Amino acid sequence: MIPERSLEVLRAIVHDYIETSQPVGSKSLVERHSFGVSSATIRNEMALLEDEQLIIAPHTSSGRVPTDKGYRLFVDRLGEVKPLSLPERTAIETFMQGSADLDEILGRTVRLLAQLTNQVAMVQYPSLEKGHVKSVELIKVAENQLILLLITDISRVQQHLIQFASAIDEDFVATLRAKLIGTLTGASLSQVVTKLKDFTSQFAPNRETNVQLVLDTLLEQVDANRQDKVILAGTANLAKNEDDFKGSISPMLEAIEEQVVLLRLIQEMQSEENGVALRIGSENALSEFSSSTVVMSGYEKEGFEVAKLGVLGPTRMHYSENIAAVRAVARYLTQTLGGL
Amino acid sequence: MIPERSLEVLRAIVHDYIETSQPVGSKSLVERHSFGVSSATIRNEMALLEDEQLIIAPHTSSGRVPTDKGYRLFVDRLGEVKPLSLPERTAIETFMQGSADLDEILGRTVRLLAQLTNQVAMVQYPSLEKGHVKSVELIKVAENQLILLLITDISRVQQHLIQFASAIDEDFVATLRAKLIGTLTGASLSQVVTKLKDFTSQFAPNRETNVQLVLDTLLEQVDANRQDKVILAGTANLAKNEDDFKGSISPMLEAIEEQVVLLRLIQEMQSEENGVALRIGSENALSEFSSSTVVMSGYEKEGFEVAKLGVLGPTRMHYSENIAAVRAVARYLTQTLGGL
DNA sequence: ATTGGCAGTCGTACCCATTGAGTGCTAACG
DNA sequence: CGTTAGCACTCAATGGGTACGACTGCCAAT
Repeated sequence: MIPERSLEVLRAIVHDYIETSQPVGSKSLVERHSFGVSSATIRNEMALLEDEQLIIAPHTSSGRVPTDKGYRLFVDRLGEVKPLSLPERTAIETFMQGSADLDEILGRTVRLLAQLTNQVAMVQYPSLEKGHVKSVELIKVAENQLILLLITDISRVQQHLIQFASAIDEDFVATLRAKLIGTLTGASLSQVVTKLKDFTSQFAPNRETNVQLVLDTLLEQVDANRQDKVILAGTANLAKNEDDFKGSISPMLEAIEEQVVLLRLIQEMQSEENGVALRIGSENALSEFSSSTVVMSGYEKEGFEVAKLGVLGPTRMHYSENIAAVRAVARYLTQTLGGL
Repeated sequence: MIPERSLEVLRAIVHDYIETSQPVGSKSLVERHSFGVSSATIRNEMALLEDEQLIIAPHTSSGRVPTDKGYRLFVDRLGEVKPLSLPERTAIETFMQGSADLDEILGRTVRLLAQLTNQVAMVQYPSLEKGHVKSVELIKVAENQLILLLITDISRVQQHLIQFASAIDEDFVATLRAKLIGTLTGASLSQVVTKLKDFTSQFAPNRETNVQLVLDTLLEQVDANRQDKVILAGTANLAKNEDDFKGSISPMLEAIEEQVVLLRLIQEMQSEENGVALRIGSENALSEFSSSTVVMSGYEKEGFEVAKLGVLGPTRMHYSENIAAVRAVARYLTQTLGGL
């Protein structure tokens, strides 16, 4: 429905605006790109694009700027994804090398992504929910203290200290551990609650309080991690791009510092056809991000998407490059996790 | 050496400047404070203070602004520490309530401090260095994987996954664990290296590679944590106070995001007489922070200072309040840790 | 459909005069 | 001798006025 050349003009406008950060006018457009037509013709095209709300003029006598809708059309129809450059590829390889620990891997990943894109990078921890119990451990560290370990198959170990009212004996700990392992090993985390239903009744009444305490901690741990964790890097890039954000960046910093908010933002982004999800400007549910774009992709462990990662930046960002980077890093992370 | 009234004037200037963020002139000074003298006299005093480099005029015909040296004199000699308000006290109490886990306690602490001061808050994790080994655990999670746990008396549990080339048998794990516990329990962390010196020789030659792998991981863990960890909150406050920082805030965000830099900053701050250490503006070693003030205090576990916490803000900050808040939060944290 | 031309709009930059807060100095005062 | 009033001076900030220039939108010609 929208003629081919109009789309070309839109692409050129988005491109130039991203380059120069200045509203782009018809004249500079014909200079920088070789359309075979004069600026007057381009002006007609631009008037058309403005009718479609794809571009807008900040004030009467200035060039045009893409709207959120314009960017959306750009990424959906016009922006081919640029493959990463060779130095970028090697950067990824070296960055990810020699990590064994999940914390370390994700930490490196998020910094890598921030560096690659010059934006704020986010990596969500794998959801415990989607994992299975590999083992449970109870370790006595003091007369009345145990450490509870929950080991899952997504390389994530949860630990928590349990404080008892009175001293506890080794035998009790040993049987409790054995029974927990017997009951839970192999169970998916969502099954844990039901599996533990009648667990307490296996014990003598005088043990029950202590057993219950352990169970509560265990369940709390499973539950507390339903709302997962996100790590950040490159928040300094927000300040660098400050001019591109309409208001102050302070509410944005507040929002991304608040795990709950950030998780909600991430949660509701479902990947689209090409494996990457975008929210451009006002498409974001939160008003703080109405001049930001979020680019997210899922990453996998053993064939299942366990969490997401991505970047957040101004709507005026290098879409092709950032989408490519997010996708590539997600793939590398999937690959790295597969090796564990 | 500096006459009493001059100091009064300095105090008033600092006070008014912090309030209004405008250079303060002699006239407004006599209006807002009841010196018994005229503005002309104050002008003479101010000329004196300027000779002493305690205040400076941004340009010829404007009021004066405190220099770093001026702030320093202010906090050292003139600023009485304001006790916290009642609502603040109760805020601390409720905020800290019901935490058991170290991660959670420190997480809450740092957010509390950020909220109380409206600055960037930092809390350093207790240094492993200063702790003692409570126990070591080895847990088999797969045919060729162990989790190594290092449990110390500062409520910090270190965990690390060890990947072996081939399968390992339970017996081996059990004896290794027993020997490790025997050798290390009670040792201070700095002793660990020497204690493990001839450890490998206790084992059959064909075991040695695997034993060594475990030991390496263990030592790496002790070592990696020599350079501890710092958590942050309230970075949004940087953006809020942006005008107070001379340059852009982006290099500052970069610096505080970089653990290494931040740790060096914290490390070299030794508490002064009143239990709080300050670095004002150019007193900071790093040029990024040349218009920032850092307020730090140590907190204790079992009578020993295990780490530091504090805030970072513009040199134009509410010194009395912030010093009071940092000190109070450090005390509360010490108290909370004592209860574990 | 495309183009050149032209009037009209508006933001930006610049100049310039005015204002006012604040200083430093000096001479007078108690 | 400290204090004060008075005064000349400085300089950032403000606002009006003007010229400039980058655009657009439209119209008539191609």
